[in-house]
Amino acid sequence: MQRSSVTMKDLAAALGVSVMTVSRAFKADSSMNEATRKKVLQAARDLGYVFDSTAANLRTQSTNFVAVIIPSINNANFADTVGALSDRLAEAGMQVLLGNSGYNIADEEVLIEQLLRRKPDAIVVTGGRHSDYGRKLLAGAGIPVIETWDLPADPIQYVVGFSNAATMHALVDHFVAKGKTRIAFVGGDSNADTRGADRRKGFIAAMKQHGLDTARLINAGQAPLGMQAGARAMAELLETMPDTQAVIGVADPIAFGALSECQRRGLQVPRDISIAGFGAYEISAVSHPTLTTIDPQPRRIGRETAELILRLRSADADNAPEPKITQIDWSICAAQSS
Amino acid sequence: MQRSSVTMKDLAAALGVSVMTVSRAFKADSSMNEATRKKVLQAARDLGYVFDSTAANLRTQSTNFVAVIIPSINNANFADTVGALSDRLAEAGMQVLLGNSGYNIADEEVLIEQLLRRKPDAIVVTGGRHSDYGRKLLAGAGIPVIETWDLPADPIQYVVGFSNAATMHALVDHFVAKGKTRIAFVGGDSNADTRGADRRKGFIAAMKQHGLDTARLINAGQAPLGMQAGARAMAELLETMPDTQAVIGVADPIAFGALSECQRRGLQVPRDISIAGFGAYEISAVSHPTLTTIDPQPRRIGRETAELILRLRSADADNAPEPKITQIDWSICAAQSS
DNA sequence: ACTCTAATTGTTATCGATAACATAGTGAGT
DNA sequence: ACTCACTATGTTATCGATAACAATTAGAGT
Repeated sequence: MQRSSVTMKDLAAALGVSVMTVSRAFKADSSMNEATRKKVLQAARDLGYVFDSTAANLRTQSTNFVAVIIPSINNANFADTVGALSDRLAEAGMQVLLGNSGYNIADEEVLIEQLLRRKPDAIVVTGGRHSDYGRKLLAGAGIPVIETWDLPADPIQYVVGFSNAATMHALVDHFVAKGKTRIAFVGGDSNADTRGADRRKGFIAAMKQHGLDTARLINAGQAPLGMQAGARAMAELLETMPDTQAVIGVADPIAFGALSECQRRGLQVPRDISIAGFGAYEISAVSHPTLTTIDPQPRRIGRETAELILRLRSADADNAPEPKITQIDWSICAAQSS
Repeated sequence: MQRSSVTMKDLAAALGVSVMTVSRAFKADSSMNEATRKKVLQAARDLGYVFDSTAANLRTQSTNFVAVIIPSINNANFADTVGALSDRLAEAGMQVLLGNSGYNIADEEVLIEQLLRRKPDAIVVTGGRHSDYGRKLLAGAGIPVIETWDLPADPIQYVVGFSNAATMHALVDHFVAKGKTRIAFVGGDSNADTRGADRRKGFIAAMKQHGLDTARLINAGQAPLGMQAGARAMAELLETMPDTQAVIGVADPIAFGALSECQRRGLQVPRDISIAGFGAYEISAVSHPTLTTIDPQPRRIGRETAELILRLRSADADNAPEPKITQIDWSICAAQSS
């Protein structure tokens, strides 16, 4: 029950071949006698040999790891992105090394440092805002760096994302087209969730563009915001500005919390008040009534990121200009009658 | 922009000390002159040195990785467990290497094999059912193996979990106490999600114990099951057995989907029909009406697993009997008036 | 039989950090 | 001044696989 001490050396000795032959047997693309390979693989199974990638990692200077930092694992949007990224990378034999920053730039910096020690072949971060030192670490890591879920003004290297602000323009336009003018936005503290902050900025800009009052901003607290926070925020909104006609939640859980609070108070949605969110969480389509939302295609972000990494990996060092920015399309999913 | 080629050797040369001195500077607990350590760390920062754990991993035969396999990352319960596990391990400088089995035992086997190649210091799996070869790999890995979210009849080594079947007893008892007798269960294909299958078994056993009809079983399809599947299953149930008085969903998303379908059909919950789920997802407390559910303390599972791993790590090889089974308490959260 | 090419297997050095042991330096106590 | 204990640093060998190159073997062509 000791840590498996069977090495290639042991296999080689057992079979009377050199260690190199054993090594080759495990590399699918190396040319060798198929009969010998079979013998090696059989012996490996018999002796309970487990390939030791720590040794291979050191020698080959590549780990087949991709480091991924997300603000929270408990967020269906990020989980979708990581899932899609991970699935695609797994097909190429690569694995994801995940870190949660907890919506915190200082924690992200620590994570970046820790993850880089593991010598990943690429690093994927969420958003375009980082600590100065974090940014420096990323830029100097010597591996592909991909910022996602955002369109940073000053990208480090590669970007796979979209404009969070633009999505809010679309929602405001949607509500204005329906004749709503008193529209509120429920979001979190802006310094934590920068994508949320961008959405709030987009909301304000869109409202101004329509000549509408931008005073209906509710701060629901610190990210991560859940349904409960949405419900509380809605309660506050209904107390202070009961004539509000529409509410945009920074994400669907907040929007659903708001919806549930309306229901508890006997308000009819969308007759009395309209509600929209962000993220196309499953609940937006299942709740009764359904929620208007933005579908940012989280799985698409993950898959495109994976494809980019795989292309960069197979590219020669020099001929890898690539489009640096991959924009992901998003779409508005209107509730049946919001 | 090449992969950072600064090594301890470079630092040592730059400072005129030996590599060993540099190495010691990075190990907090090694005794050395604090002034020298400061100089080394400063030089590291200046030269952009990044510690290379691939080398340390090989030499020390330990990676500070914990491999964790969950059925789906897009499941708030598992995400909570992984989050808590990861947070606690991070405090001890360890990291989680995550794999998704997709509720599939064959895929799990492949994952076990891949993850063990990385030489994790421990491996955590979800549930107690594995392929024969997967089980053999786990048993022979020579590292702590922890099965979670279940109480396997034949544990490999350690277990941190609870009886899924027992939770369903509690729900059935709850409904029976309220005078319900025509109770349905909505679950998925039993061979994929074994915890879901255990809950179904628990449901059937409890119903039989109360002398009730166990025919109201709806198969909502292949795991992972979402809210949509719950809504569809509810529709089917209402068509085929409209006199059903209570419905138990194998997890909260199914239960909420069922609730939403009732609302679409104008049924009053819980007046016309009661609904319960499992998992204490946030939605069970926020939906209107709220859902009766079971709180299996997913974060607790993660934390206890982490603590166990840390205890095993610091224990000597021999004196580590430990309680092999850690049972996690769960509780029933009754809706206001279900 | 003889050369030549291609397929197969072997040898050696190495990736970068660290355990284990060795050595130099420092100061207290007598 | 001398020993002892202790701190700080250096030396050497090593973890296990693999790149690069070397050597051997087998079969084809003449």
